Amino acid sequence: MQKAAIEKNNEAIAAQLAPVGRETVQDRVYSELRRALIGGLFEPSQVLTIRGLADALVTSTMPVREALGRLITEKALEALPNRSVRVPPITLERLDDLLRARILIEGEAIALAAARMGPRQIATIETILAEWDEMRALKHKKDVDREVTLNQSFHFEIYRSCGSAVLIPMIESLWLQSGPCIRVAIYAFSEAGEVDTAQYHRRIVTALSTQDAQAARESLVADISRPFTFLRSKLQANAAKDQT
Amino acid sequence: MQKAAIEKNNEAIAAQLAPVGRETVQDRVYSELRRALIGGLFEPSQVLTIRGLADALVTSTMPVREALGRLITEKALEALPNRSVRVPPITLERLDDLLRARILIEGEAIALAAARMGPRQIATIETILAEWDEMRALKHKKDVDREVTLNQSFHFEIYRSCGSAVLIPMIESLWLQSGPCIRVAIYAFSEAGEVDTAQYHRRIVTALSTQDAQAARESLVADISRPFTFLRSKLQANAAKDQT
DNA sequence: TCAAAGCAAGTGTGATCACAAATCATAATC
DNA sequence: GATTATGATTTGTGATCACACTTGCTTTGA
Repeated sequence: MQKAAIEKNNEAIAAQLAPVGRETVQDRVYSELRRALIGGLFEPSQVLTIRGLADALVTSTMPVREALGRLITEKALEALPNRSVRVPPITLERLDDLLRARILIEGEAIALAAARMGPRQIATIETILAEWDEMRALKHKKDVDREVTLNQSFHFEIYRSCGSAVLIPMIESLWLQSGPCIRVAIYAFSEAGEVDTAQYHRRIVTALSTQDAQAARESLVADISRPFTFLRSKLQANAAKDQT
Repeated sequence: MQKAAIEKNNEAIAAQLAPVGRETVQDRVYSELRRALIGGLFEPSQVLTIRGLADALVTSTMPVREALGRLITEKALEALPNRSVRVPPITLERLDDLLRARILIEGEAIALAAARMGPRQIATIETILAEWDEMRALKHKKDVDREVTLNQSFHFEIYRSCGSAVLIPMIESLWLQSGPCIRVAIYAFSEAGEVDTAQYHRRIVTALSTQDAQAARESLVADISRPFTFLRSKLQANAAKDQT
């Protein structure tokens, strides 16, 4: 009876090997659409068709329709009464609504994270900050995609530290919903001669490294409010112009 | 050219007729599963199969699998690495996590609602309260299903008044996630000689009718915390018993 | 000339089939 | 007699098809 020995051997093997996992086509479609949505690759009010996306992603309609259904339930997309689906349009009310929810939930998440982030996590977000600075140093080529990605990594590295399996998916849903709006804001920033976004992130980092939950929350609120208030004023200006 | 007359006639018809709308099988399956989940008809850790549900609901597998996918993305169900799906098990961490999120978000929603509920809405929730009392009056037959439904109506009538299209779906997701737990708690209440649940609701109503947002929030927190803390202590007792 | 009817292409939804992976029960082996 | 191997059944996944509804365009009739 060498059961114990075999068991131990198996454990040794398990320690060496990473679980391979399986990724369905539907999962890939879903992640791809998510990425596009958060990155703002789709415009607000744009309608999406199952077959069109299936062609673009080179699969059949089946994985696409299931991914679309999932995105609709998280309000990342909108099902019209005609049964067609579109990315939700931007309205003033929706903008305010989203910002309020984000302040509430992401604020809570960062306050929780402030007490739980160790030097390891702090180092990680500092690395992301450094990458950001590096990118800005050679500013001749402004890479909006990379900017969005880094911003996302920075925030979610923090949120992951909050230790709440319930809050994080909600934050993801909020990002999904505000993604299309934010992209518009970022472009507007670019052409309006943007101020230094990184300074907000630096303030967050210093607050977190001193475990100052209150300061972290306030810095975060300032950070995420900026594009919303910017977009808000721009929207109001457009509305006023349309009325004339 | 009788265009104006025709137009007017069409408007008259439209005023009489209600839009019929269309409901897909998938939608019905989804609502049905939602109802079952919130009502706690499924036990925590129970695994669900597509074909099994399709048979139970007398449809094909197609609408069921899409509905399951949607429920998985809102964390109402859990996809195991084996690709089977189950209703998430109860753990202490998850319980605390859910309660914290519910206090945060539902608290905010009721605070917003406090400023926005008119006499009309107040009357509606008072009606629900009256129904509750009436049900308790003939207490020989305790109808847990009806209790759950009334509780849900009471809370969501309030949340609907908060005027946030972003917060409400999040609250629904939270109810979906805590539904299976709550049912366990309600059964436990029943057999432990429950205290009057309605008193918490009465306090909420009085706070709302005086537009006292702070009091409303506190009463709500007390209301939703009760089953969680109860279940929490019960779970800890079980864990201690299992360890011996 | 213009509006309304009719036709055609496109789209979502549900059913069915094929296939691969997982699970379970039975049999074979040490 | 316990453990491993093998086979059958079940299950999820993706593809394809049929049907109904929508949409946009063309044609027809006044």
